Amino acid sequence: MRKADATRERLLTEGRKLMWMRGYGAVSLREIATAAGVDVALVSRYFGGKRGLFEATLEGAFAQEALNELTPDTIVEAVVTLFATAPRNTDDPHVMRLIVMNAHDEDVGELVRAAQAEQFQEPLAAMLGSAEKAALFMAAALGLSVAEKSMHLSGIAPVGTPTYEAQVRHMLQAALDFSS
Amino acid sequence: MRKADATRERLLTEGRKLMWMRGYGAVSLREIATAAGVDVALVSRYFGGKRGLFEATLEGAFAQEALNELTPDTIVEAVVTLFATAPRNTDDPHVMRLIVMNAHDEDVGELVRAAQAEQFQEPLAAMLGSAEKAALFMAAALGLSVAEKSMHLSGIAPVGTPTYEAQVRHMLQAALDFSS
DNA sequence: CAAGGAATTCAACAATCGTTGACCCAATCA
DNA sequence: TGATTGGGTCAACGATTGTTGAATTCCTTG
Repeated sequence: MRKADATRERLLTEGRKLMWMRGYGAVSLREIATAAGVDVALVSRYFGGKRGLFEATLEGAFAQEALNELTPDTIVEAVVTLFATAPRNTDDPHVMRLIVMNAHDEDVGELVRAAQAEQFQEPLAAMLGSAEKAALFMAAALGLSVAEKSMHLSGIAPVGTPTYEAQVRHMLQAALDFSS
Repeated sequence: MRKADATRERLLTEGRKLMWMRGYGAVSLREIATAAGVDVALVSRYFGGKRGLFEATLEGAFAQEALNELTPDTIVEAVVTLFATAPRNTDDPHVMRLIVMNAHDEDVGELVRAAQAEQFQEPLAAMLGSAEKAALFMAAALGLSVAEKSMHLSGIAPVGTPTYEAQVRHMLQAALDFSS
């Protein structure tokens, strides 16, 4: 029974990596199973199916505990750091990619949006004292995620440069400065 | 030969509607053909395949002629209007949805990003006199598109309200105010 | 060693996908 | 009228997908 938990974990890790970064619909169970070094059948056996595996990857996806330690004064720099480091490391599943790739999926989009709202948007709104500011902050972060690839290939503000960080900081701060 | 052009047009219209709004991978050729009232085989016949049909929908997707009539002073309000009207009408294909749904697709993502860069980003950069401002402007617009559904279902600034328009205007203006 | 249960693999399934070539219908032209 | 061509349908293909139940290996226990 101990061995089963280990492979269950491997499937979860590989599934998160592949599904978050390339999209739920674009990844097959056989691909995930191969990456985990086991047979396809184990996915349905342990998680009840493809959707079940994806749903399992959403547990604690937004690392709420880390979010709780932030304040309105430190959140901008925290997200700037998040953007400056993780996004280009495709082996490290990035929560912004999760949303960009799957928030509008026909099968699991609703799960993603619900997780985002509960795990991120609501705590952020409470911290900022404004649901609108939280929504705008999220929109700014998401927009930068979506546009990142285009900005990178067109040679504009490639990720990792000070210019890019300045842009991210500017847009995030603008969201917080919004007053209805 | 004239009749063929008419059905070709119908396939193009229905294909754009479905593929733009629901995503390239989520829509089948049979679905598009049924919506157009013809057989599936005609897609491969007229467009050389699924990818060919999608590529055909990208021609003039960004309505450059309308873009050329805008100025740095009017573009914000133009995009605000675009956001306030079209996005919720699923029958009317929206260019922001095209990007959000397909810019990261494994099969056609590169086509979408290339079309966006050539048809929108570059003219916009020329108009604004800054590639960085254009990229940020695009990021702000995209972020609002991605976040829209989440904002709507969480009851925050539903589309069509003055509050939502104020948010859109604020984020777009912030992108233009960026100075490196 | 033998037995039994857990862990995993294997083989096959039904469904769906894009694509292709043969076939059919209607309009045109000699 | 009869032949021809463009426009369209039909049926089938190979490939891939998620899922399932039986078979098999592995490991622990008696």
